[in-house]
Amino acid sequence: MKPRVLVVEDERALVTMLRYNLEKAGFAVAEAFDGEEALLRVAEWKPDVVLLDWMLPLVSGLEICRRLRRSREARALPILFLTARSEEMDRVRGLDTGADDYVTKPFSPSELVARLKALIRRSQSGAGADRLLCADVAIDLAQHRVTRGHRRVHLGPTEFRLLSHLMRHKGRVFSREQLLDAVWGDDCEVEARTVDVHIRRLRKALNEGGASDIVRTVRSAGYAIDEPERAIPG
Amino acid sequence: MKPRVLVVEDERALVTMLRYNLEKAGFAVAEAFDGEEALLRVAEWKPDVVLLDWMLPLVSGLEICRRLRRSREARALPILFLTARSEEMDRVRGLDTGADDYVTKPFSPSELVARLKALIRRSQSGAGADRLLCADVAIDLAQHRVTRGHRRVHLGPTEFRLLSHLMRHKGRVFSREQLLDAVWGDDCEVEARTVDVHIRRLRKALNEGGASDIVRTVRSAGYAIDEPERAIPG
DNA sequence: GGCGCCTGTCACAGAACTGCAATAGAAGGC
DNA sequence: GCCTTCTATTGCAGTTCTGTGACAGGCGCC
Repeated sequence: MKPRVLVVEDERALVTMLRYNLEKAGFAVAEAFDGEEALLRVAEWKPDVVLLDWMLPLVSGLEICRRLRRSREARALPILFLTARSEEMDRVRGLDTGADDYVTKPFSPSELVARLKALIRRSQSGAGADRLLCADVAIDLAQHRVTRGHRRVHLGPTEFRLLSHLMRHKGRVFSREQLLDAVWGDDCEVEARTVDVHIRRLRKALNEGGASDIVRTVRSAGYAIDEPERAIPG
Repeated sequence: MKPRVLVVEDERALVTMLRYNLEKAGFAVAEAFDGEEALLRVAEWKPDVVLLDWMLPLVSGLEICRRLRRSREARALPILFLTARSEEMDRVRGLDTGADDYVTKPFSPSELVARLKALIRRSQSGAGADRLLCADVAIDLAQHRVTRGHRRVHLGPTEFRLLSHLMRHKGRVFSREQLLDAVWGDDCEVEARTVDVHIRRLRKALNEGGASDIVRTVRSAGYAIDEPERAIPG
């Protein structure tokens, strides 16, 4: 079956060009010209990947992205951003928008196709492992279990999600705001400092029994979970 | 291009079975029957992921894993352990092996494939382009981490931003005022001389342990970071 | 209701970082 | 050599950020 890509873009000429290239590359293509339409199409047409313009009328691409990430069925839907230039690219990269990849205009059609395919391949290769490892800490997502070495670790729901998120992106530093978005949900209204408290509870639970701390604090930046003492992987 | 998996396993029958299943699942497969061969194959064939038996003749799986982690190119190579039963699984988990995941025998081929794909996906999405290199100094922006050679370097937030900025524009000289604008922010009200102090702190942190200085002072102009010892020809 | 568990907030203590100023040192012009 | 100009280094005090313990409210359960 052909992979289905939803193109969300308000510039008609660009849409025509994209449709031509994507169909030539073996995709089934659907179009949406603004954010509202995009959300509708996602719900009814169930694309495998969304190609999303950053600048859209009515609702911005970023907002669409957020809404998709919040919805239950579309949470894992791969999203590729189309951005106008590097300045905006920085924003896509800098903010944790939940985008999976981005391409800056102008772009080559073949590059675009390659990236779309890569995204689809990535997303279809299993909905992620149900197990995460880091040093001697293991999470079994299916069983909702955490162990440190041989010891069972008991975590509250929030600490569990926090740990999962940090371990899913091992090494990466998340700001308190990013963590609130990812772990508490995009629209929660919670003090940023509350993250500290949960980090503390997480540390306390993990380090009980004198184990070393795998949670790294990065001053004025946030928190990360590290594989201990491996230099930057390259 | 097909993802490449290196199977390291001494039991021939198992290798045959694995090859059959993995190729059916779209992997390119290479084999190694002991540790030495494995290391060779990694170096020459550059697999995307290694499937490593825990029990191997001559050199144990654990040892291979360690050596791979120590080498520069294979440091980030995802490794999936094959272990005989839960007792060994505990060791994989308990020791700080550097394994990314493990599967216990007997296993279902589809589970194995799913985990391999998950590992590859994770490692490809994680290997961000958010790195800056200069000589033996590396910055990983996502991880907020700096290394010099194999040593981790701790920097305060300001020094981190300063180094990032200088390395993003390798070789270029910035005046104190330019650095204040770029690193401290457009409208900050800080003495220009303060830049000196942070440059000092940066140098001190980077050169700890007697490394050569990569920060260049340009009298009456400012500072720059250079790729070392490439003399201007002519 | 009483109980245990989880959560968000606050206040305080302590650690880390920052900017400045004073002094010492280096580079260049004459 | 001498003077001027610019940079390096250091100590310190103020500020900012994080760690931690305590506490009250919410929720489900018995």
